[in-house]
Amino acid sequence: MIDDLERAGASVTVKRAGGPDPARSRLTMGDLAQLAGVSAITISRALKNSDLVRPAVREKIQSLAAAHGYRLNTAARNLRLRRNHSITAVVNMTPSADRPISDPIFLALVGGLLQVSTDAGCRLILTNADQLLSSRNDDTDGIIFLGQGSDDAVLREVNALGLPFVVWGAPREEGGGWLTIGSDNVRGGRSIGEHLTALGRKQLLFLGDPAYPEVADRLSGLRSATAASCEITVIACPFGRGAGMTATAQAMTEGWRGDAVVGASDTLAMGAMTTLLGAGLHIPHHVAVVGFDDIPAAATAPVPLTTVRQDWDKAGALLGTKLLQWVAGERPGGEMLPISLVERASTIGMR
Amino acid sequence: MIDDLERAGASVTVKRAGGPDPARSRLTMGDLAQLAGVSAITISRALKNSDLVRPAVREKIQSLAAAHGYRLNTAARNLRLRRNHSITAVVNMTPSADRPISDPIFLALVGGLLQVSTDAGCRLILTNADQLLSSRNDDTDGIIFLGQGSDDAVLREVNALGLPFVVWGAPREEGGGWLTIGSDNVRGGRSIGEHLTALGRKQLLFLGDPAYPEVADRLSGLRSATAASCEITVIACPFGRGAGMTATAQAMTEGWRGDAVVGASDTLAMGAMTTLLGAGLHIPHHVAVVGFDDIPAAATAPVPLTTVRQDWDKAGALLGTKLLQWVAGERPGGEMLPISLVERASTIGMR
DNA sequence: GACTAGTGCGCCCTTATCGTA
DNA sequence: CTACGATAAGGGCGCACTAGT
Repeated sequence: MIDDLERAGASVTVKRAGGPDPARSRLTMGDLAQLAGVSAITISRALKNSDLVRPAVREKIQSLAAAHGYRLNTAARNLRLRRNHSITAVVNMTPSADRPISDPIFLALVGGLLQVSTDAGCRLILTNADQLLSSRNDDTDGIIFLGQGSDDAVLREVNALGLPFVVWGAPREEGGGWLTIGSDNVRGGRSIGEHLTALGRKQLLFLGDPAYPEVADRLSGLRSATAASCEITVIACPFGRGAGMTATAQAMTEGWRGDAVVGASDTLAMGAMTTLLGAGLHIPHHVAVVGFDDIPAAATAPVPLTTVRQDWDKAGALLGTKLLQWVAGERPGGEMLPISLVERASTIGMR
Repeated sequence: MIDDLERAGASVTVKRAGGPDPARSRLTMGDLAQLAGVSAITISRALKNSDLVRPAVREKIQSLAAAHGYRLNTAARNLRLRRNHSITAVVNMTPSADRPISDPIFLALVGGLLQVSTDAGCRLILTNADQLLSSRNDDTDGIIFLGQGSDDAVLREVNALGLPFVVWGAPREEGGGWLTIGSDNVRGGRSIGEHLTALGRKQLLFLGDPAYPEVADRLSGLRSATAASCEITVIACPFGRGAGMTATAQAMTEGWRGDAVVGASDTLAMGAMTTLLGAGLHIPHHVAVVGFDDIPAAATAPVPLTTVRQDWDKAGALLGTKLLQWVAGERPGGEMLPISLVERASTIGMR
């Protein structure tokens, strides 16, 4: 009875009372249901490939939907399911040299992320920490932090949002509440140390700011593999090619005359290379140079750069997978990604 | 009366009939309304700073919302307003050398985009063309295409979605239906030509694939400024440092012995530089080198690179602004961004 | 009675419109 | 007229249920 009244009301109301501009309205499941001669829920199930709909009906509905260019209204689904079907990647976007994640790496990470998030039917939202924290909206299911830098306070604030939260970087002491995934920086530093030791290098210059946990790990790995045999001079400096140039020049001015430079990143190492070559030194005859990351430019540097490769694409995919598991209710553990040393002319070149 | 019945029904129904897991539910406007002793709509208005709510009430509600950590349910608002409050940036994410937009540029563009979209209360979604086209969802208000490459078919497909659509690149013949915004590539090429002509260079090598409209424009600008005075050899090659190295080597093998190389991008020019230096040539004494884009690495190349600067941050902001205007119902026109030549040692170095 | 394919209803949360004190 | 409230969408989907074998 109520049903009848409502139907009558609906058909009488030629001009809808409230609501936004109906001119922009698209095809809905209801429309599609009428066209197909079934109910809306059947459309829903058919488009989801549910077993509850016969294959024949399912196909008919799917082709009908395709023919009419039907697109699912995400807002309605999200509202009903209490999920946003989107995850957020937080990035420090300002183009500064002082950035722990360099550009090609960032793109590869995002590429991997995009792959898994799309496969899971999720959108990938890009933002930075300020925007994320100042938004008063509840529109994401989980957060991924790329390039944590050395700032714990921001991580804690983001964590306070109460969403699944995965950070790319070096794991801190436990208890943060979030999940950390990163490369095995200690092992990376160690393999550099072993390589240089095998080459008989004794006087190392390390470029990078140990305030970043990743950098500290790389340095400690390097130290552990070279303990007795090498002397290591550390110059704390930000990331970037310019910083590598400056730091190397500074070291030389201050009297450093070693036989190897290790950059905490490829950009740092390539900056060092520029300064060394400019000073008339031969690489690797006088000074060997090693980087970290294996960005594309490393292979085509003036002297191809020996460096530590990390599988960024896989890393991005792993970040996404873990976050999505967490969103789905599991509680996955952290993980370290393996690394591998790529030997090039900057350490093993012909003399 | 109906009201009373429903209230009674609600209070009796301890366990709700349908719906998803209620444990995960957050605070809603209704809850907040009860706490504040007003109706939900008043909460809505107060949080929007509407004049329809007294300032005193407004402030009380806002602080209440803040105290309880209330976050607006975006899905519900989007459903009601028939807007997604999100725009999509489409990017070719695969790390290939054959990419018309290099990484730092991409990040700067995205940074500018992020700025304006957030200011407008919009989320920025990142995706690639495949994902965008295969999605059967209707969850974005507009699309921005970064790095169109030479593939018109994809643009037409995206355009067929019927959403506001802005493309970064060189404008094509009219009638596409979408909006194109790009740098003034012709003028950029021309200023390179004028610069090299003033320096007395006569035999130019141009690296880049004219199949890309941007590249074709740069080349035609270069030609127009050097018409009588120069001979230009064109080597069609993809983007990237490696391609620049190979192409230059190829040109020299084939007998090219000119006095200037112009790369369609900085990466191409820097690759050329590597090959030239490796062949024992002096830059710019024997050969001047010019790039395009002014990526950060250009300033710190072995020989700092003369190049054409484009304001990427501003470009991203402009892309976003135009798209948002279109989303809001206006129909803004296309635009060209100004460029400027940055003269460095690769053309005006001491001899 | 057990099973399958499909239906009716209500709810998710916010906001435009109109009504009311 | 000012400040607030009641109502009704907005589109999709989970649950309980029914028609059919």
